[in-house]
Amino acid sequence: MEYKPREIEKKWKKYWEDNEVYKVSNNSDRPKYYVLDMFPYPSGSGLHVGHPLGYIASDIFSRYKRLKGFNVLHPMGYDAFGLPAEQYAVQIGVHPAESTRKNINRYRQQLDNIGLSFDWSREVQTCDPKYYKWTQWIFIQLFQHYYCNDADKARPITELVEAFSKEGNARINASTDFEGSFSADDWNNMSAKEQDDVLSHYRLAYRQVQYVNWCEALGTILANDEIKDGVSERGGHPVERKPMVQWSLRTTAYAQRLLDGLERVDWSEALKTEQRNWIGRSEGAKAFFKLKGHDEQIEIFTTRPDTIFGATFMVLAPEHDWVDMITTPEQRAKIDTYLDYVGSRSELQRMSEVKKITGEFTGAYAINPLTGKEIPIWVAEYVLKDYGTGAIMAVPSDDERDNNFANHFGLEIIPVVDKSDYPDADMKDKVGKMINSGFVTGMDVKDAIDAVIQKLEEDGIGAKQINYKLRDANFSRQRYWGEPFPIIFDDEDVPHPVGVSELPVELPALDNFKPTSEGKAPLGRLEDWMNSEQGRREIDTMPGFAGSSWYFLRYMDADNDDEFISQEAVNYWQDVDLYVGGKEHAVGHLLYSRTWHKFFYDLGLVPTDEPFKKLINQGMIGGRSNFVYRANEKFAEHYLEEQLKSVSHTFEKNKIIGEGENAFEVDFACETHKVAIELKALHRLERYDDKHHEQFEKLDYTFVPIATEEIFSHYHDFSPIAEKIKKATDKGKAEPNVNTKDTALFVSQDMIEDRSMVTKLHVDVNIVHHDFLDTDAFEKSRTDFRRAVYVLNEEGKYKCSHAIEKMSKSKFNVVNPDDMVDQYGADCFRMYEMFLGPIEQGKPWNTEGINGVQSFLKKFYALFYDENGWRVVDEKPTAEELKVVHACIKNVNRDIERFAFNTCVSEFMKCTNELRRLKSYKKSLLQDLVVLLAPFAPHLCEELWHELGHEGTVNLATYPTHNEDYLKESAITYPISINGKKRATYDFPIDASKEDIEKEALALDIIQKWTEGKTIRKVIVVPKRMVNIVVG
RNA sequence: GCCGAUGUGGCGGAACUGGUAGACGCGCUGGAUUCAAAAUCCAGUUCUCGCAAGAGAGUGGGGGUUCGAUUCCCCCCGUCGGUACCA
Repeated sequence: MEYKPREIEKKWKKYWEDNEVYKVSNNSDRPKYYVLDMFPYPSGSGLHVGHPLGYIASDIFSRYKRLKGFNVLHPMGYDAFGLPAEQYAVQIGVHPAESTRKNINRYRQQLDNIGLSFDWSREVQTCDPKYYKWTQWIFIQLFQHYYCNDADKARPITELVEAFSKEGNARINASTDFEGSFSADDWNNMSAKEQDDVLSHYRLAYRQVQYVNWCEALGTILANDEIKDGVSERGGHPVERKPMVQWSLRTTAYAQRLLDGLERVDWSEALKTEQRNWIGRSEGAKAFFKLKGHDEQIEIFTTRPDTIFGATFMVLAPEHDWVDMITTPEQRAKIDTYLDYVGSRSELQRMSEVKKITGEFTGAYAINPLTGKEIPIWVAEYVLKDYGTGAIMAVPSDDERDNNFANHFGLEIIPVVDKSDYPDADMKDKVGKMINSGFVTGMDVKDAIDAVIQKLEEDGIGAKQINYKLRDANFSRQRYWGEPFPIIFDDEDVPHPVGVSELPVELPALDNFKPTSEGKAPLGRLEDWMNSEQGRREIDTMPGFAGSSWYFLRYMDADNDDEFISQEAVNYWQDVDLYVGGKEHAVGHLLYSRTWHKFFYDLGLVPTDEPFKKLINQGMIGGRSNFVYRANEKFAEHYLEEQLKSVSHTFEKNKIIGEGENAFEVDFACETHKVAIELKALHRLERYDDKHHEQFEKLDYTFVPIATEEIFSHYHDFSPIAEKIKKATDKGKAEPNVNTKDTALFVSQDMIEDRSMVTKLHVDVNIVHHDFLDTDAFEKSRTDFRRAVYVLNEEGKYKCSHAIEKMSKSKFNVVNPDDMVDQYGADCFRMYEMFLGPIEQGKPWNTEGINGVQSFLKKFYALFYDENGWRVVDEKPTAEELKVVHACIKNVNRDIERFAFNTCVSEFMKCTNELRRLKSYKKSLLQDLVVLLAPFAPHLCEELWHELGHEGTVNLATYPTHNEDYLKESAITYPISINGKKRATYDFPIDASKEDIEKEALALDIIQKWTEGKTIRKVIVVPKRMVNIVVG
């Protein structure tokens, strides 16, 4: 009987759905296991074969774990708010809610098609009010907490308020950017507005004026991880720095814990390093520099306090608050010019011109606290407002940028570190002996760092400090399609959270998604909504990462309307055991989720402080693009030139005819016969009218217009064109043949003589087989290819070239999983995706290979059925059969555990081939194999499981375990090497002694031949492994 | 520049703890079946030389450790990804 995947798969998909086979309970005696796929954003283009790689892997693992006796949570949902839907709405006019719904339906269809074992009853969509009610609730929690450094966790803001009212802020050790101090009296005398301003410097969700990445084209600000190479990641639009009042999350409070947590998770080292770099911890010191003629001091951060004696100038970021204050009247104009220049520079310019040295002197001086010397204060772009304090002490002797700057502007350089003992060290290496450095002169750099910090602390002008590159996350978007903030401002602009009972604050209906005329967010168009009874609503919305930072928790208890998740649910499921997804979320999503999770942990809402125990990044699947080569005008010209030679006329190329003012150049002309040929694309020749003919007539020439299309059309037989020229010579007139419109000539890749005569074009990979073009399909694919003419190779085929590129529509290399499932079945598609290679590696997709997996499935099926029907027999298996099957069980088990799904597929193939060879169709063996294969090919195995006489789903069968006894060999084939080079193999009994093996090996004829006349220096026998004979 | 991956036949890839390099599959070659094709089945397929037996080379390149290295160490090169005035 024939294997018919389409029938089988349809049948069992329905069975699974009808019987709610994948529904998971929160109450189970089984141990829990949580397998999660990264939240997909349902884009309009649907899934291509690269997307399901991770889903299939996680599905196999989920099914495997289920068979191993775990209660497995394997949910799916959608990150449904976001920019693309809104962009689409602005461009096409479809409401984001509608396009999102449509895209989600398509995704669901595609996912279902693959036979994934999701518990869809737990589906979440971030744009669903039932879901974002809790996103808003979480935001309120963030708003109502601050980070206490003493407790090293988030604490309620009410505690802080109480402390302020009792003793001011003197003893508060919190994560804050608040400067200055106040007493209890000060606090109690503040107005509500003033108190709120202070508190906003402590809240974990707060508002402040920030320099943000403003993207004019998208009409919104972007987070750092939404920008690539200075332009927006989506759309590639320019981004500029702009000050705006924004909601922010104080993620920096968690920097150290985010770093520490990485030690406890099972992620790839590469990914952890990427996060570490993003967090960017650096140890150093802060120090205060007095200003000449001012009372204030400027705070700087340095990782090299040891070099302070070499600090010969100071540099402030252009945006530094004090630039204006310290600039002297004489320098005012120059500074203003410089600031204008900086403001005019886009992010892209700033990034691409890093090497450009710019800056300006403020006229002010600071006092180096250890040398007492006055040092000039400069403003320069290379100092960033957001890092450290936005001010540096510049040490041109030991910092490359400071050095370049000093050289450029002629500033003083004092060497302070003698590195002569470290010839390989460069400037930034912290090694050497201090020179010219007061009390630290002679010390090692490392000691000097400590000594200087100690001195700064003693003098009360500095302290040890740790700095992070990580910045507080921007949480406002000037967009419509996102979660509204549950915030209302009172008359004094003090924000108040909406009462929990009033959640969710639903996103109101809107049909115009452009910013308002004042450049405010789209919700600002809804005056009624914005100006509520309680006050003015926040009209910005939350960013994409709001909803996606906690979705994995919601799956545990997706329908709960009373809590964001119940304690029972979260205490049962705990955290994600296996998280599978793309590497693009390395610093964005994964960092935000971890931060939120730690916050929940602080509040006692979740039992773990890291959400994702093990993480696997699936590699990108590249598209295999195919190319055809279309002959261009140069090709036609060359061809015509060659052909004209064979015609009797004596044509000259690029010939000038006529004289003086009337002279002009034609492509080909024959003086004897007075024929002039113009070779042009048809549409250009069609513009020629009678005037052209007349022009030639005046010179007594016959004008023959020939279209490149004509040339291509008659490529294989030039005679019609020769005829045409001849005729024109007689009759004095010729027209281009309009019937050749849309004729193009395509040259087989292996027939190309000159690359410049052809244009390389992407061709749809679905009409190319083994790199040979299906010319019929090709001609139907585009109207301008309908009259294609080919230069075929010797075998009469059109060969395409190929390349591996990113899969995208524009490259015609997109392969749709639906088509694969349609042609080969979901089981085959699943297994082929896995068979391609290691899950974490990038690899190219090549549909040609899939028939290997298809024929495996046919062969496997044929173990159960022959042409007469069911062939399985209930007989006792032989030792050999048992060995084959149990080796397979052992290896598949081992390989799944190490996420090597590709080799699992190989094992199945090997086993099936062996059983075929043995003509073994025995029930007990096949039954084990069916369960073993079920995670990979669930439809087929469900079918066979029932055919084997079982009730209920194969998903709940018991996973087979191998018996080591069956795998024992009686003899082992040893490789026998001479000097490490294999020369023979020989079977020795399993229990042969070292001595026997050595003796017998040396006695072998082949070995005798190799050792003849040589001294045997050593014989190495590794039992059960190999023999190596060293001769000399 | 810095950080991280990675490099094995024509192609995707395999090789568990240093022990028969190229499993499994694609493709290709030859054969069987067929009127023919598809499908299927059998055999072969790292490269070089050789009719063959066989010999030599071989896991990006160069060195090293070892009886033995795709695997461990050092240096270099290519490809891919991340990041970039981070004080």
